[in-house]
Amino acid sequence: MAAQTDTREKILATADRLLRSRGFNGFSYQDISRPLGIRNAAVHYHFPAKADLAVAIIEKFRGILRDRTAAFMAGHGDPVAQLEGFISFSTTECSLEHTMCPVGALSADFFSLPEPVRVAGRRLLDELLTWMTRVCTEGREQGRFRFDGEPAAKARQIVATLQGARQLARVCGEQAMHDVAGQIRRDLGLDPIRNR
Amino acid sequence: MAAQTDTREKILATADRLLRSRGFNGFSYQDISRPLGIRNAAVHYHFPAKADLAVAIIEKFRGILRDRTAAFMAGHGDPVAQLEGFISFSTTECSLEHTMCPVGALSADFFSLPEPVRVAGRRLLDELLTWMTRVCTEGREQGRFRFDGEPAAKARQIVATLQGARQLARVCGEQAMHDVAGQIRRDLGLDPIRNR
DNA sequence: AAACTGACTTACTAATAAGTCAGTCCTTTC
DNA sequence: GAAAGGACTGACTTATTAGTAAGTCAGTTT
Repeated sequence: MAAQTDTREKILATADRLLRSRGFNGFSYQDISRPLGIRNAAVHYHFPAKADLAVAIIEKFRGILRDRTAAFMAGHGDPVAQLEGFISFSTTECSLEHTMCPVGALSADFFSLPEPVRVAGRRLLDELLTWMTRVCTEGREQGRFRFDGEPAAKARQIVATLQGARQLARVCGEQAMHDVAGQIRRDLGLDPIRNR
Repeated sequence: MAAQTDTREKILATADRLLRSRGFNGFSYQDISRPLGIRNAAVHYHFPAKADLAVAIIEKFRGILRDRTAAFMAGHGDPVAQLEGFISFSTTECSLEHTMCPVGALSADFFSLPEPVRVAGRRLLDELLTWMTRVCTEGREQGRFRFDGEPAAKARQIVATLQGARQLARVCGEQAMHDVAGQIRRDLGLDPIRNR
Protein backbone atom coordinates (compact mmCIF):
# COMPACT_ATOMS: atom_id res chain seq x y z
CA MET A 1 0.00 0.00 0.00
CA ALA A 2 2.86 2.33 0.80
CA ALA A 3 4.43 1.48 -2.55
CA GLN A 4 1.14 1.99 -4.33
CA THR A 5 0.47 5.39 -2.88
CA ASP A 6 4.05 6.07 -3.83
CA THR A 7 3.25 5.50 -7.49
CA ARG A 8 0.46 8.01 -7.38
CA GLU A 9 2.75 10.56 -5.79
CA LYS A 10 5.50 9.82 -8.30
CA ILE A 11 3.07 10.30 -11.18
CA LEU A 12 1.93 13.56 -9.67
CA ALA A 13 5.47 14.80 -9.13
CA THR A 14 6.56 13.86 -12.65
CA ALA A 15 3.48 15.38 -14.25
CA ASP A 16 3.91 18.48 -12.13
CA ARG A 17 7.41 19.03 -13.43
CA LEU A 18 6.32 18.35 -17.01
CA LEU A 19 3.24 20.54 -16.88
CA ARG A 20 5.11 23.39 -15.31
CA SER A 21 8.05 23.23 -17.66
CA ARG A 22 6.32 22.42 -20.97
CA GLY A 23 2.71 23.48 -20.60
CA PHE A 24 -0.47 21.35 -20.71
CA ASN A 25 -0.14 20.44 -24.37
CA GLY A 26 3.59 19.87 -24.19
CA PHE A 27 3.68 16.48 -22.48
CA SER A 28 1.97 13.11 -22.85
CA TYR A 29 1.10 10.12 -20.69
CA GLN A 30 4.17 8.40 -22.09
CA ASP A 31 6.40 11.17 -20.83
CA ILE A 32 5.13 10.32 -17.36
CA SER A 33 5.03 6.52 -17.51
CA ARG A 34 8.33 5.86 -19.24
CA PRO A 35 10.74 7.41 -16.72
CA LEU A 36 8.78 5.81 -13.88
CA GLY A 37 8.99 2.36 -15.49
CA ILE A 38 5.24 1.87 -15.44
CA ARG A 39 2.61 1.56 -18.16
CA ASN A 40 0.47 4.26 -19.62
CA ALA A 41 -2.61 2.54 -18.22
CA ALA A 42 -1.26 2.88 -14.69
CA VAL A 43 -1.33 6.62 -15.08
CA HIS A 44 -4.91 6.38 -16.35
CA TYR A 45 -5.76 4.24 -13.36
CA HIS A 46 -4.85 7.01 -10.95
CA PHE A 47 -5.91 9.90 -13.19
CA PRO A 48 -8.50 8.78 -15.73
CA ALA A 49 -8.13 11.85 -17.93
CA LYS A 50 -5.39 14.35 -18.49
CA ALA A 51 -7.65 17.01 -17.04
CA ASP A 52 -7.77 15.10 -13.72
CA LEU A 53 -4.00 15.20 -13.62
CA ALA A 54 -3.88 18.92 -14.24
CA VAL A 55 -6.57 19.63 -11.67
CA ALA A 56 -4.72 17.53 -9.07
CA ILE A 57 -1.50 19.45 -9.75
CA ILE A 58 -3.25 22.78 -9.40
CA GLU A 59 -5.03 21.76 -6.20
CA LYS A 60 -1.81 20.48 -4.69
CA PHE A 61 -0.11 23.76 -5.47
CA ARG A 62 -3.04 25.63 -4.00
CA GLY A 63 -2.56 23.63 -0.79
CA ILE A 64 1.12 24.52 -0.65
CA LEU A 65 0.33 28.16 -1.21
CA ARG A 66 -2.37 28.07 1.42
CA ASP A 67 0.04 26.64 3.96
CA ARG A 68 2.50 29.42 3.24
CA THR A 69 -0.03 32.20 3.47
CA ALA A 70 -2.02 30.80 6.37
CA ALA A 71 -0.20 32.81 9.04
CA PHE A 72 -0.93 36.01 7.23
CA MET A 73 -4.55 35.22 6.57
CA ALA A 74 -4.88 34.42 10.27
CA GLY A 75 -3.64 37.92 10.96
CA HIS A 76 -0.21 37.33 12.44
CA GLY A 77 2.01 38.10 9.51
CA ASP A 78 4.44 40.88 8.82
CA PRO A 79 3.60 42.21 5.32
CA VAL A 80 7.25 42.67 4.36
CA ALA A 81 8.14 39.16 5.47
CA GLN A 82 5.12 37.80 3.60
CA LEU A 83 6.02 39.55 0.39
CA GLU A 84 9.65 38.50 0.71
CA GLY A 85 8.49 34.97 1.34
CA PHE A 86 6.41 35.01 -1.80
CA ILE A 87 9.15 36.55 -3.92
CA SER A 88 11.59 34.00 -2.60
CA PHE A 89 9.09 31.22 -3.29
CA SER A 90 8.59 32.51 -6.83
CA THR A 91 12.27 32.93 -7.60
CA THR A 92 13.55 29.69 -6.11
CA GLU A 93 11.34 26.76 -5.11
CA CYS A 94 8.63 27.49 -7.63
CA SER A 95 11.26 27.93 -10.35
CA LEU A 96 13.26 24.71 -9.98
CA GLU A 97 14.50 23.49 -13.34
CA HIS A 98 12.99 26.54 -15.04
CA THR A 99 9.44 25.53 -14.19
CA MET A 100 6.67 28.07 -13.86
CA CYS A 101 3.85 28.21 -11.37
CA PRO A 102 0.79 26.30 -12.62
CA VAL A 103 -1.08 29.49 -13.47
CA GLY A 104 1.78 30.62 -15.67
CA ALA A 105 2.05 27.22 -17.28
CA LEU A 106 -1.67 27.04 -18.00
CA SER A 107 -2.44 30.58 -19.02
CA ALA A 108 -0.67 30.26 -22.36
CA ASP A 109 -2.68 27.17 -23.21
CA PHE A 110 -5.75 28.50 -21.42
CA PHE A 111 -8.24 28.49 -24.27
CA SER A 112 -7.34 24.96 -25.29
CA LEU A 113 -7.87 23.58 -21.80
CA PRO A 114 -10.72 21.36 -20.58
CA GLU A 115 -13.24 23.34 -18.56
CA PRO A 116 -12.46 21.79 -15.13
CA VAL A 117 -8.81 22.76 -15.52
CA ARG A 118 -9.74 26.32 -16.32
CA VAL A 119 -11.98 26.45 -13.27
CA ALA A 120 -9.19 25.14 -11.04
CA GLY A 121 -6.76 27.64 -12.50
CA ARG A 122 -9.13 30.49 -11.82
CA ARG A 123 -9.65 29.29 -8.26
CA LEU A 124 -5.91 29.23 -7.62
CA LEU A 125 -5.37 32.65 -9.11
CA ASP A 126 -8.31 34.19 -7.22
CA GLU A 127 -6.98 32.85 -3.96
CA LEU A 128 -3.50 34.17 -4.70
CA LEU A 129 -4.81 37.61 -5.64
CA THR A 130 -7.01 37.81 -2.56
CA TRP A 131 -4.04 37.07 -0.36
CA MET A 132 -1.71 39.44 -2.17
CA THR A 133 -4.29 42.21 -2.02
CA ARG A 134 -4.40 41.83 1.76
CA VAL A 135 -0.62 41.92 1.98
CA CYS A 136 -0.60 45.13 -0.05
CA THR A 137 -3.41 46.70 1.95
CA GLU A 138 -1.84 45.99 5.31
CA GLY A 139 1.66 46.73 4.06
CA ARG A 140 0.66 50.24 3.16
CA GLU A 141 -1.53 50.76 6.23
CA GLN A 142 1.43 49.85 8.40
CA GLY A 143 3.66 52.20 6.47
CA ARG A 144 5.91 49.43 5.18
CA PHE A 145 5.03 49.66 1.49
CA ARG A 146 4.94 52.81 -0.59
CA PHE A 147 2.65 52.82 -3.61
CA ASP A 148 -0.17 54.81 -5.18
CA GLY A 149 -3.46 53.38 -6.38
CA GLU A 150 -5.66 50.54 -5.23
CA PRO A 151 -4.10 47.63 -3.29
CA ALA A 152 -5.99 45.24 -5.56
CA ALA A 153 -4.31 46.76 -8.62
CA LYS A 154 -0.90 46.67 -6.97
CA ALA A 155 -1.48 43.04 -6.03
CA ARG A 156 -2.39 42.11 -9.58
CA GLN A 157 0.66 43.95 -10.78
CA ILE A 158 3.01 42.11 -8.44
CA VAL A 159 1.60 38.71 -9.35
CA ALA A 160 1.65 39.56 -13.06
CA THR A 161 5.20 40.80 -12.81
CA LEU A 162 6.52 37.70 -11.09
CA GLN A 163 4.70 35.44 -13.51
CA GLY A 164 5.97 37.37 -16.49
CA ALA A 165 9.49 37.49 -15.10
CA ARG A 166 9.50 33.74 -14.60
CA GLN A 167 8.69 33.29 -18.25
CA LEU A 168 11.12 35.92 -19.46
CA ALA A 169 13.82 34.19 -17.46
CA ARG A 170 13.17 30.98 -19.38
CA VAL A 171 13.86 32.81 -22.63
CA CYS A 172 16.64 35.23 -21.77
CA GLY A 173 18.27 33.89 -18.64
CA GLU A 174 17.78 33.61 -14.91
CA GLN A 175 19.20 37.02 -14.10
CA ALA A 176 16.00 38.64 -15.40
CA MET A 177 14.08 37.07 -12.52
CA HIS A 178 16.37 38.63 -9.93
CA ASP A 179 16.47 41.99 -11.68
CA VAL A 180 12.70 42.15 -11.68
CA ALA A 181 12.35 40.99 -8.09
CA GLY A 182 14.74 43.75 -7.05
CA GLN A 183 12.73 46.28 -8.99
CA ILE A 184 9.48 45.26 -7.30
CA ARG A 185 11.13 45.92 -3.94
CA ARG A 186 12.50 49.27 -5.03
CA ASP A 187 9.11 50.39 -6.32
CA LEU A 188 7.59 49.56 -2.93
CA GLY A 189 10.33 51.48 -1.16
CA LEU A 190 11.88 48.36 0.33
CA ASP A 191 15.60 47.86 0.72
CA PRO A 192 16.63 45.97 -2.40
CA ILE A 193 19.67 44.30 -0.83
CA ARG A 194 18.36 40.87 -1.61
CA ASN A 195 18.87 41.40 -5.30
CA ARG A 196 21.22 38.39 -5.39
CA MET B 1 -0.28 35.28 -58.29
CA ALA B 2 -2.19 37.72 -56.11
CA ALA B 3 -4.47 34.91 -54.99
CA GLN B 4 -1.52 32.65 -54.33
CA THR B 5 0.33 35.11 -52.16
CA ASP B 6 -2.99 35.59 -50.48
CA THR B 7 -3.06 31.97 -49.37
CA ARG B 8 0.32 32.27 -47.73
CA GLU B 9 -0.79 35.39 -45.89
CA LYS B 10 -4.03 33.77 -44.83
CA ILE B 11 -2.12 30.78 -43.46
CA LEU B 12 0.18 33.10 -41.58
CA ALA B 13 -2.68 35.15 -40.17
CA THR B 14 -4.60 32.07 -39.07
CA ALA B 15 -1.56 30.44 -37.55
CA ASP B 16 -0.67 33.68 -35.83
CA ARG B 17 -4.02 33.84 -34.11
CA LEU B 18 -3.84 30.16 -33.16
CA LEU B 19 -0.29 30.28 -31.87
CA ARG B 20 -0.92 33.39 -29.87
CA SER B 21 -4.14 32.17 -28.34
CA ARG B 22 -3.37 28.49 -27.75
CA GLY B 23 0.42 28.16 -27.65
CA PHE B 24 2.75 26.26 -29.99
CA ASN B 25 1.53 22.83 -28.95
CA GLY B 26 -2.10 23.86 -28.86
CA PHE B 27 -2.88 23.91 -32.58
CA SER B 28 -2.37 21.64 -35.57
CA TYR B 29 -2.04 21.96 -39.34
CA GLN B 30 -5.70 20.97 -39.59
CA ASP B 31 -6.70 23.89 -37.42
CA ILE B 32 -5.17 26.11 -40.07
CA SER B 33 -6.22 24.34 -43.27
CA ARG B 34 -9.83 23.56 -42.42
CA PRO B 35 -11.16 27.09 -41.90
CA LEU B 36 -9.28 28.25 -45.00
CA GLY B 37 -10.79 25.48 -47.12
CA ILE B 38 -7.43 24.19 -48.25
CA ARG B 39 -5.52 20.96 -47.65
CA ASN B 40 -2.99 20.23 -44.96
CA ALA B 41 -0.33 19.79 -47.60
CA ALA B 42 -0.87 23.33 -48.85
CA VAL B 43 0.24 24.58 -45.47
CA HIS B 44 3.29 22.36 -45.68
CA TYR B 45 4.00 23.72 -49.13
CA HIS B 46 4.39 27.24 -47.78
CA PHE B 47 5.82 26.25 -44.41
CA PRO B 48 7.49 22.82 -44.59
CA ALA B 49 7.65 22.34 -40.82
CA LYS B 50 5.71 23.75 -37.92
CA ALA B 51 8.89 25.45 -36.74
CA ASP B 52 9.02 27.44 -40.01
CA LEU B 53 5.52 28.68 -39.31
CA ALA B 54 6.41 29.77 -35.79
CA VAL B 55 9.60 31.49 -36.91
CA ALA B 56 7.70 33.36 -39.65
CA ILE B 57 5.13 34.54 -37.10
CA ILE B 58 7.80 35.74 -34.72
CA GLU B 59 9.75 37.53 -37.44
CA LYS B 60 6.63 39.23 -38.69
CA PHE B 61 5.84 40.44 -35.20
CA ARG B 62 9.41 41.62 -34.82
CA GLY B 63 8.96 43.67 -37.97
CA ILE B 64 5.77 45.26 -36.64
CA LEU B 65 7.50 46.07 -33.38
CA ARG B 66 10.47 47.49 -35.20
CA ASP B 67 8.25 49.81 -37.22
CA ARG B 68 6.62 51.07 -34.06
CA THR B 69 9.86 51.70 -32.25
CA ALA B 70 11.88 53.00 -35.18
CA ALA B 71 11.20 56.68 -34.50
CA PHE B 72 12.43 56.33 -30.96
CA MET B 73 15.53 54.38 -31.87
CA ALA B 74 16.28 57.09 -34.41
CA GLY B 75 16.18 59.58 -31.56
CA HIS B 76 13.02 61.56 -32.26
CA GLY B 77 10.70 60.02 -29.73
CA ASP B 78 9.11 61.24 -26.55
CA PRO B 79 9.67 58.56 -23.87
CA VAL B 80 6.21 59.00 -22.36
CA ALA B 81 4.54 58.73 -25.74
CA GLN B 82 6.67 55.68 -26.53
CA LEU B 83 5.75 53.92 -23.33
CA GLU B 84 2.09 54.82 -23.73
CA GLY B 85 2.26 53.53 -27.27
CA PHE B 86 3.67 50.24 -26.11
CA ILE B 87 1.17 49.88 -23.28
CA SER B 88 -1.63 50.66 -25.68
CA PHE B 89 -0.23 48.16 -28.18
CA SER B 90 -0.01 45.52 -25.44
CA THR B 91 -3.48 46.10 -24.07
CA THR B 92 -5.36 46.41 -27.35
CA GLU B 93 -3.96 45.39 -30.73
CA CYS B 94 -1.66 42.74 -29.39
CA SER B 95 -4.46 41.35 -27.24
CA LEU B 96 -7.24 40.92 -29.79
CA GLU B 97 -9.34 37.89 -29.01
CA HIS B 98 -7.31 37.28 -25.86
CA THR B 99 -4.14 36.53 -27.76
CA MET B 100 -0.74 37.06 -26.24
CA CYS B 101 2.39 38.44 -27.82
CA PRO B 102 4.48 35.66 -29.41
CA VAL B 103 7.01 35.73 -26.60
CA GLY B 104 4.28 35.17 -24.05
CA ALA B 105 2.73 32.44 -26.15
CA LEU B 106 6.04 30.65 -26.62
CA SER B 107 7.63 31.04 -23.22
CA ALA B 108 5.30 28.57 -21.57
CA ASP B 109 6.10 25.95 -24.18
CA PHE B 110 9.69 27.12 -24.44
CA PHE B 111 11.52 23.95 -23.50
CA SER B 112 9.48 21.85 -25.88
CA LEU B 113 10.19 24.10 -28.85
CA PRO B 114 12.43 23.37 -31.85
CA GLU B 115 15.72 25.20 -31.57
CA PRO B 116 15.14 27.71 -34.42
CA VAL B 117 11.94 28.86 -32.75
CA ARG B 118 13.72 29.40 -29.47
CA VAL B 119 16.41 31.42 -31.21
CA ALA B 120 13.81 33.60 -32.94
CA GLY B 121 11.99 34.12 -29.66
CA ARG B 122 15.17 35.21 -27.93
CA ARG B 123 15.93 37.60 -30.77
CA LEU B 124 12.51 39.22 -30.47
CA LEU B 125 12.76 39.54 -26.72
CA ASP B 126 16.28 40.95 -26.83
CA GLU B 127 15.22 43.58 -29.31
CA LEU B 128 12.21 44.51 -27.21
CA LEU B 129 14.28 44.76 -24.03
CA THR B 130 16.96 46.86 -25.72
CA TRP B 131 14.33 49.30 -26.89
CA MET B 132 12.52 49.42 -23.57
CA THR B 133 15.79 49.97 -21.72
CA ARG B 134 16.44 53.01 -23.85
CA VAL B 135 12.96 54.35 -23.24
CA CYS B 136 13.53 53.96 -19.49
CA THR B 137 16.97 55.53 -19.60
CA GLU B 138 15.87 58.57 -21.56
CA GLY B 139 12.60 58.85 -19.70
CA ARG B 140 14.39 59.22 -16.41
CA GLU B 141 17.14 61.44 -17.82
CA GLN B 142 14.47 63.79 -19.12
CA GLY B 143 12.73 63.78 -15.78
CA ARG B 144 9.57 62.17 -17.16
CA PHE B 145 9.82 58.84 -15.34
CA ARG B 146 10.47 58.36 -11.66
CA PHE B 147 12.10 55.08 -10.59
CA ASP B 148 15.07 53.76 -8.63
CA GLY B 149 17.52 51.17 -9.87
CA GLU B 150 18.95 50.32 -13.26
CA PRO B 151 16.97 51.20 -16.40
CA ALA B 152 17.64 47.70 -17.70
CA ALA B 153 15.99 46.21 -14.64
CA LYS B 154 13.04 48.59 -14.91
CA ALA B 155 12.68 47.70 -18.58
CA ARG B 156 12.64 43.99 -17.82
CA GLN B 157 10.10 44.61 -15.12
CA ILE B 158 7.76 46.54 -17.41
CA VAL B 159 7.93 43.92 -20.15
CA ALA B 160 7.49 41.11 -17.64
CA THR B 161 4.55 42.88 -16.04
CA LEU B 162 2.71 43.46 -19.30
CA GLN B 163 3.32 39.89 -20.42
CA GLY B 164 2.17 38.51 -17.09
CA ALA B 165 -0.85 40.78 -17.04
CA ARG B 166 -1.89 39.64 -20.50
CA GLN B 167 -1.89 36.07 -19.27
CA LEU B 168 -3.62 36.86 -16.00
CA ALA B 169 -6.30 38.65 -17.96
CA ARG B 170 -6.98 35.45 -19.91
CA VAL B 171 -7.66 33.64 -16.67
CA CYS B 172 -9.42 36.21 -14.50
CA GLY B 173 -10.79 38.81 -16.86
CA GLU B 174 -9.73 41.74 -18.98
CA GLN B 175 -9.92 44.29 -16.19
CA ALA B 176 -6.68 42.92 -14.76
CA MET B 177 -4.83 44.17 -17.81
CA HIS B 178 -6.06 47.72 -17.32
CA ASP B 179 -5.48 47.67 -13.57
CA VAL B 180 -1.90 46.62 -14.11
CA ALA B 181 -1.26 49.12 -16.89
CA GLY B 182 -2.52 51.86 -14.60
CA GLN B 183 -0.25 50.68 -11.84
CA ILE B 184 2.81 50.75 -14.10
CA ARG B 185 2.04 54.39 -14.87
CA ARG B 186 1.56 55.26 -11.22
CA ASP B 187 4.82 53.63 -10.23
CA LEU B 188 6.60 55.73 -12.84
CA GLY B 189 4.92 58.86 -11.56
CA LEU B 190 2.81 59.31 -14.68
CA ASP B 191 -0.74 60.53 -14.64
CA PRO B 192 -2.84 57.36 -14.62
CA ILE B 193 -5.87 58.95 -16.27
CA ARG B 194 -5.77 56.45 -19.07
CA ASN B 195 -6.76 53.67 -16.72
CA ARG B 196 -9.89 53.02 -18.73
C1' DA C 1 4.37 24.34 -79.30
C1' DA C 2 7.30 22.56 -75.80
C1' DA C 3 9.32 23.05 -71.35
C1' DC C 4 8.98 24.75 -67.12
C1' DT C 5 7.21 26.81 -62.68
C1' DG C 6 4.31 27.87 -58.70
C1' DA C 7 0.57 26.51 -56.16
C1' DC C 8 -1.62 23.43 -55.02
C1' DT C 9 -4.43 18.27 -54.22
C1' DT C 10 -4.93 13.32 -53.34
C1' DA C 11 -3.34 9.79 -51.02
C1' DC C 12 -0.45 8.22 -48.05
C1' DT C 13 2.96 7.05 -43.72
C1' DA C 14 4.87 6.37 -39.26
C1' DA C 15 4.44 8.01 -34.87
C1' DT C 16 2.02 9.40 -31.17
C1' DA C 17 -2.11 10.93 -28.67
C1' DA C 18 -5.59 9.88 -25.02
C1' DG C 19 -8.30 6.48 -23.38
C1' DT C 20 -10.48 1.43 -22.55
C1' DC C 21 -10.91 -3.07 -20.67
C1' DA C 22 -10.27 -7.77 -19.38
C1' DG C 23 -7.33 -10.09 -16.73
C1' DT C 24 -3.50 -10.73 -13.05
C1' DC C 25 -0.87 -10.11 -8.91
C1' DC C 26 -0.52 -8.92 -4.11
C1' DT C 27 -2.24 -7.78 0.30
C1' DT C 28 -5.59 -7.52 3.78
C1' DT C 29 -9.70 -9.32 6.01
C1' DC C 30 -12.87 -12.65 7.46
C1' DG D 1 -7.48 -20.63 3.26
C1' DA D 2 -11.00 -18.37 0.59
C1' DA D 3 -12.85 -14.02 -0.79
C1' DA D 4 -12.31 -9.28 -1.87
C1' DG D 5 -10.40 -5.29 -3.35
C1' DG D 6 -6.71 -2.16 -4.69
C1' DA D 7 -3.00 -1.58 -7.97
C1' DC D 8 -1.68 -2.52 -11.63
C1' DT D 9 -0.29 -4.87 -16.85
C1' DG D 10 -1.03 -6.29 -21.68
C1' DA D 11 -3.23 -5.62 -25.40
C1' DC D 12 -5.80 -3.09 -27.50
C1' DT D 13 -8.87 1.16 -30.12
C1' DT D 14 -9.70 5.35 -32.28
C1' DA D 15 -8.19 9.82 -33.48
C1' DT D 16 -4.86 12.89 -34.59
C1' DT D 17 -0.22 14.34 -35.37
C1' DA D 18 3.52 16.29 -38.45
C1' DG D 19 5.28 15.28 -42.53
C1' DT D 20 5.96 13.15 -47.54
C1' DA D 21 5.51 11.57 -52.37
C1' DA D 22 3.54 11.90 -56.51
C1' DG D 23 0.48 13.93 -59.51
C1' DT D 24 -2.50 17.94 -61.54
C1' DC D 25 -3.09 22.10 -63.79
C1' DA D 26 -3.18 27.01 -64.96
C1' DG D 27 -0.12 30.19 -66.41
C1' DT D 28 4.63 31.87 -67.96
C1' DT D 29 8.79 31.53 -70.52
C1' DT D 30 11.52 30.05 -74.37
